[in-house]
Formats: sequence, structure tokens, C-alpha cells
Amino acid sequence: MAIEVRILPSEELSLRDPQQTDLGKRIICQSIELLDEIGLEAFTFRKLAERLGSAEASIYRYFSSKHQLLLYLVNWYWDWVHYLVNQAVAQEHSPYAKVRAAIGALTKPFVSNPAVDYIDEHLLHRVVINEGSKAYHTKSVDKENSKGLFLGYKTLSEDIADIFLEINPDFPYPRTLATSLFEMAHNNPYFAEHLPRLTDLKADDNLSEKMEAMLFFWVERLVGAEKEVAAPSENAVTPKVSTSL
Amino acid sequence: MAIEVRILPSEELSLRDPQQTDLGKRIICQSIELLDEIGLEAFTFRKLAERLGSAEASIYRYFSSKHQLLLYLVNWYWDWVHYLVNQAVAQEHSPYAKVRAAIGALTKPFVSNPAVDYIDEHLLHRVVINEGSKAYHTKSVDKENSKGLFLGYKTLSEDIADIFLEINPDFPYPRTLATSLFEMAHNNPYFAEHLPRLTDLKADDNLSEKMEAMLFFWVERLVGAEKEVAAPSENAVTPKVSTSL
DNA sequence: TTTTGTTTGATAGCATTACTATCGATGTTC
DNA sequence: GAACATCGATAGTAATGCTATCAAACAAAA
Repeated sequence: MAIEVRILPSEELSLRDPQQTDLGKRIICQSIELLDEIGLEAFTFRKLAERLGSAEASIYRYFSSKHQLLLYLVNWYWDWVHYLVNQAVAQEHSPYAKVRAAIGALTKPFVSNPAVDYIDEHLLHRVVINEGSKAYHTKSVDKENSKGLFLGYKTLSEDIADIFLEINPDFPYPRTLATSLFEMAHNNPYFAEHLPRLTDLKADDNLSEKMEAMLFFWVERLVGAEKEVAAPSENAVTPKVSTSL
Repeated sequence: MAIEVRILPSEELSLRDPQQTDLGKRIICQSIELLDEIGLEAFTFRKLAERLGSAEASIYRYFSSKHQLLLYLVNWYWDWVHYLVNQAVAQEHSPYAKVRAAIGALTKPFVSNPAVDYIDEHLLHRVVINEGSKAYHTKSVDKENSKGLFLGYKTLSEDIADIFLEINPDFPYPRTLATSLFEMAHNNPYFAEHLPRLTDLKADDNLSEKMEAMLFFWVERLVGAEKEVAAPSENAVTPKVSTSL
């Protein structure tokens, strides 16, 4: 059974679906690498075309601007994380186990998707950490939001928020907590690497585990169900996935 | 008594001190307005010069790039918030009252500074909310960090983190909590206005008060001193300041 | 097998951006 | 009034962010 995970919440994310053609897939693949190497500011379609052995104009046939390309990539990421979260949560029953599972997916969203070989999830994760917030910190947010280009982020947050409400229906800040955890999961690795005095975590090998513990600490204290404070479900935090994306 | 608040942690923030000349002050003042109007991406020194009735080259004598200008403004903001926090905290004695005071400054950093007439703190606050994170999400972070260009953010966070440790010396995540509160104080108003499904707060008149309550809720639950949970200190949350900056 | 249409690569071009350099005019200082 | 710094003005250059055109390559349709 191949679950169809929506990658395009809106046709506005590209001029033509890059997943349908060879060039399109290479654009996605190489743009992630190039973004990771030189950053969004220095990234240009000219450089990408050169790297692809293709022409600038060819890329413009898929994406009208580098901002649209960024939105595409970030949406892909949000959908991927959402999928991982759903997958992990579905295997759990107690609310706290669900939270653990969701946090596991948030802190380790770089498991690779065997159904999509042209995207390096590890690289994409790093790119989103570095450039992700630029996708919505723009003068065009409202216009793009009305076209549904941020649905990926919103539905992901709301699904996570719902788990908090499952634990404690009176918790007053489920959405803020969900987005905060998401942002923390990106900011802390970044800070640990570049501005270490802004975080308590070290850029170790086991950063993910430390962060997982920290985010769970956050939820435990904030959502604060009085019973069942430490649900000892250790399994299935980051399940290996094998469905097609 | 005029307290000297450091605005330039490093000479690297400008080519020449804009506070010393009339043109310099007008550059600061108008750049904030222009950034607020059209955003960092569309902002150019040419447009700014036109608005100033000046020449592009004249601006380049103060700032080598718009990125340097952004760093200057963001540092000004960090120092200003830091000053407000110190000011507010100094008047309190109990740790929780200090937290309340600090959060008050974080959520309402737009009180105006009578000693600096060419900066509109309200506008600057909005600009930092919209563009602030772009100051350190760059490929040049490490280089700039080694020059001390982010000291403002780091010392602010650490001072706030120290208050948490005062409450609970064993709290394991003081810095992460400090930066999280700071980022939440920026993200939530932004989300409330542009992506409302990402937050629980409404873009009301009393957003600041709601946010203040929320951030205090965060600290209360997370830092979690068992005694003295609700310190009823209501005064001096955002003091009017009159020292020279 | 021709025809038609689609995709691509190649080239050109254009307005804007991000600067740098030069050069007088206008102060200001001593 | 000589020396100096500041500023506005103009010019120029390399890179950016696109748009347009055209022909080769290929696939689908007739």
C-alpha cells in the first residue's frame, strides 16, 4: 500500500511539477546542495544552471524565482516531517508516548526517504535550519499565505498541538508550544554550532538525543498532566519508513 | 546621572559612527522607516539615498553594505532591550519579580528613549520582528561572531538566564529558555498578524499583556521553583526611562 | 513516416543591484 | 586663508534577476 503524501498543497509552489521530469529532479537535488554550500543570499539560478550543465532559462521554467524554489523546498520539508510525525504517533496510544514519538520525529527529521532518491534529507534539514525562516519573513507573506503556501507548517503545528490537548484539554497554549518546539528544534542546533552561548546544548554527536530530552522536558512541565508524568515508552521514536512519498 | 549604554560593541558595526553626524542619524532614522515599509529584500542604499535627498556613495561611507546596517540596527535593539531589562530587574528583589520585570521588557521593548530622538523604537521593534533573524542566518555568522557582532544578543540572553538560575540553580536549560522567550516574543506577534494558525494569541490591542502572561507561564512551569509560585509584584514592569543612551 | 508539440540548451538582452572611484563644492578649524 | 573632512554628484563595473527568441532533440499523434 503506497500512501500518497501531498507534496504540492498548491500549484503555486512551482510553474511546473519538478518531480515529473529528469531536469526537475536534478534542479531540486542540486539546489539543496548549492544552498547548503553557499547560502540563500549567494545562491543564484545562474550558478545552479552552471552546476547542472543546463541553462538559467531552463530553471526559470520550473520556478519563477529563488524565493519560490525555497518555498517549494521548505514545504517539502514540512510535509516530510508531518508524515514522519503521523507515522510515529500512529503507533502509540498513551498521549505522552505520542508526544515522545512526535518529538523524536521533530528532532530527527533527517531519516532518508527511500521512495525519493533525489532528495538528501540530511542536507535539506540543514538548509531548512539555516534558511527556513526566510521563507515566511517576507513582505509577501500575506499574499502567499492566502494561496495556501504555508499550509504545510500550519497543519503540522496543529496536529502536534492536538496531542497536547489530548494530554490536557485545558492547556491554553497548544499552538504556540507546537511552533516553539519546532523552532527550538532548529535554533538550538544552529546556535550550538555557530553561537554556542545562546544555548545549553553542545554540538556533540548526541545533540539530537539531548534535544529530544529537552523538548520532552518542555512539554512535560508546560502541558503538565499531573498523572503519568514519565511514560516509559522507549520504542518507535523514529521509525524507518518505507511508503512512497 | 547619565548612564553610558554601549551601542557599539565593535567598531565593525559601521565604517564611521553614524551617531556623530547629522547625515549619520538621518541614515539610521530613515533606514528603519524604509525597512519597515518595503522589507530587507527590496531595501537598497539607492532608495534610501533618494529618500534622504542624498547620494548612495554617502551612505556607503557609513555602512559597507545593507547587511552591516542591519547588524548595526539589530545590535542597537539588543542593547536597548538589555538596558530596559537591567533597568526593570534592578528595581526588584525576589527572583520571580525579576523574571516578571524582564519579561515585561522583552514583550514591550518599544517604550521610547527620550535621549535618542532619531530612533523610533516602535518601528525598530517591528523591523527586528520581521528581519532580525536574518542578521545571524548567514554564511558569514562565524566570521562576524568572532568579531563580537553578536555580543549584544549573547549577553542579554545570559543575563536573563542568570535570573532563572537564581530561582532554581539546578535548572538545566537557562540559556535555551532565555533565547526561546526572546524568539517567542518576536514570533508570536508576527504569527498573530500573518500566520494566525501558528499561535494561540490574537493580534489584539492587549497582545503584549497576553504574551507577558504566556511567557511568565512558561518560566513558572519550566524553571519550577516549588515555593513562591505567584509573586504578586505588579509595579515597575516597564519603567519609563530617562537616562541617555 | 511525417507532423505536431514539448522540452531543453544556447544566446542575447535589459533593468536593477551592489558596489568603487573620482571630483569638485561646502563647510570647519586652526 | 590654508588644511582638512564631509558631502553630493557623476560615472562606471561586475553581478543579479529576470524575459525573449530560436533551434536542436525528442516524443506523441496522425
